[in-house]
Amino acid sequence: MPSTETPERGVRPLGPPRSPVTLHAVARTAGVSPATASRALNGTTRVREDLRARVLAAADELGYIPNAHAQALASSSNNTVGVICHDVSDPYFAAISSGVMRAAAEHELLVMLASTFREPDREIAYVSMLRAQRARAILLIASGIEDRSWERSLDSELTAYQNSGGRVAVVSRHRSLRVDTVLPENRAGATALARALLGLGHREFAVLTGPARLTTVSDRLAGFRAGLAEAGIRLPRHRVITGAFTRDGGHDAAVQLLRHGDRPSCVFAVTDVMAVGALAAFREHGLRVPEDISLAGFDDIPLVRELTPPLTTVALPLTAMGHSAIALALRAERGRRSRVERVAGEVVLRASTAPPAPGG
Amino acid sequence: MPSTETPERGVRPLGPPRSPVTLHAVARTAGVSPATASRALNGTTRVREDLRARVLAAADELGYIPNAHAQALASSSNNTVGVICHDVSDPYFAAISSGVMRAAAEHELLVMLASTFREPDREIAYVSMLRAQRARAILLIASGIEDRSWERSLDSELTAYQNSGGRVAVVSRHRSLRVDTVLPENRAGATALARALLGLGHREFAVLTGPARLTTVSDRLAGFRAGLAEAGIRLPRHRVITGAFTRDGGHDAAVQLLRHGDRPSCVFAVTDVMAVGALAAFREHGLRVPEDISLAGFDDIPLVRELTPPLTTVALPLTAMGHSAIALALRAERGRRSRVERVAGEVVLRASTAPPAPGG
DNA sequence: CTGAAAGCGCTTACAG
DNA sequence: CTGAAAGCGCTTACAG
Repeated sequence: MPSTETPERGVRPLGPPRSPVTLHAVARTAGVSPATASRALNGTTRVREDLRARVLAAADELGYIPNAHAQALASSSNNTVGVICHDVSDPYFAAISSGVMRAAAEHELLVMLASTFREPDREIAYVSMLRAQRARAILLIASGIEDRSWERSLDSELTAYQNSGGRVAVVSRHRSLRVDTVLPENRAGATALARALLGLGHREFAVLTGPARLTTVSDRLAGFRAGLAEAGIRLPRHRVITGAFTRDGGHDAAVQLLRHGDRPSCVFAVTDVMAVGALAAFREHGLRVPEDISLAGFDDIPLVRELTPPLTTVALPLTAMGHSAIALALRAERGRRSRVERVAGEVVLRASTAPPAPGG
Repeated sequence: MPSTETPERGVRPLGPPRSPVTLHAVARTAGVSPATASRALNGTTRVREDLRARVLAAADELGYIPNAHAQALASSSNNTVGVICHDVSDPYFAAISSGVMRAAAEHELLVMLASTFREPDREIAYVSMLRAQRARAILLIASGIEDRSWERSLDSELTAYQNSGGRVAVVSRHRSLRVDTVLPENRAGATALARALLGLGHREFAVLTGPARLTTVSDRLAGFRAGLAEAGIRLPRHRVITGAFTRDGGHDAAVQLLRHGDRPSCVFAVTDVMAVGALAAFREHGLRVPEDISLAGFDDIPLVRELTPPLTTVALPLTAMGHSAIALALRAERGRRSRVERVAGEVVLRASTAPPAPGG
């Protein structure tokens, strides 16, 4: 009898939103006080077994869901952490956040995610919003910018936050912030990479770099330079090309390098993401990697293994770093110095680098 | 005089956490009532200009940050949306979430992100947590699972949430949920892909597929089958290999296909992520793509353009879909049917597919 | 336009 | 162990 069929599917119930069941209601149907109901539900205090059972039954029957805001307000507790990144679709962040999410789940934390879209001011605004949310911790996953006034604003936000009991941890960021830090050894990693590339026989290098104010960039560049210097090799100014800190930035920087008609035998892109763009650019210009030109990156984001050729890089344990950041932030030790957890990078030679061609 | 230098850097102030400044404090130093302070800060009502200025000055001076929990509780408003996904490091999700974050920023919403790690029960648990947070909307970005009892639980959570005024939107998910949906035309897209591949001259196909219970999988598989059927071609059972819905799942499925000694001329992986794994597997087995075997995926995640060869796929506007999901959820229309926004996929032929080798 | 007061939904000393 | 009461920090009718 199709005529009696209720057209429920796809139709939302009418009427005003039913307001959620409160603790009060649960207590009443269980015949106890709200205090007892609260204690039974939270297990904070012993509650007579039969009362406990009645409360639980009532809660279940009424479909009670506690109001987290009321809980946070009353108990001034909170199980939220904030994470601020530049761009959620960047594979570098994706890898780190994977570890963050895992750690958050382990600690039964909810994650509030904010994306700055690479606008520094948004970062400060988000810290402020997360402060308003009384987030238990804030994670900054984004290379810092060396801008005096911006840095000051951020620092004052963070300090105020910390003074009220908030925890802050940053990943891969300027050490000037007085916060717990997971710090990749960018300098050492880049130096090691330089040595490895020198070991392959390269002498003519170029670097595709990001905005100089990004501390990650300057550290890696300096480290690479230092490695070359050990072999008495200098990096001429025209072989350090700056691009945006993105795939397209790497592409454009590579194009610019080639436009000079210049052909170093080996190119180091300061991040894998930029290297991906560079690889595409080389290919578009008919250059074979590594036969015509070697290419190396930094980070070891998962996708570089899928490239042809797979990319030589300095591998960072990105997921573990994300995990560490939360762990660090949660392992509070009042009055302690801010801690720095250094993370070593490991040079991984893959097929994108080879000894320079004899003719090169 | 180095001895007078304060060792501030890296040292956190001592003493107990200073409790944050309250509205009350701001009101008092401004010499007005909390009500007026609230109104001045929020701009909800006209406030005499001089009072307003005093309040703002006081707030600024004291470094006032409102307590979002108190605001949420008092006004029963809330500017948070929840997003539930399987895996934050999956490029498919990354692309979608990019649009989600953009839309969230536009609406001044904070995003609570939850990752299920592909455990269905976690999804239900997170919906419940987001209900407790009184999130304004919940987005489910994850292919649904066809499991009767699980589906029922999820549905009842979501219905209860919606009844209390919450909004739900899902991306790419089973239509059985009574929620707003952004739905890629998986079936039609796969059919169009089949036609295109047939157009290249292929007659021998295999499909690398994910868990059959995932609706996305069954739709794409069915659509592909339908497209082949138009040309009178059937897909033999042994040429439909099931793997996990991941890069490695695609890899393993491809290995399994090759183990049969079977060489279809063209392989369709139901997602790009799986295709990435398949490409690697083919390469490991010495097969050239597309010379020895053609390969196509679905989704057009950004990285497939970086592969060698770049992958033929059915392009979905992933970022726009994420954006739409929020827009849909926020565009409330009470009592309306749940809306479905269909999104067409577009076949993009790239170098990973070519006419079959004459010998094939 | 402004303020006193009630109330949002919980938790937690404080007494029993 | 249990309950009445106060309080968390705001917002918002309700009177002026």
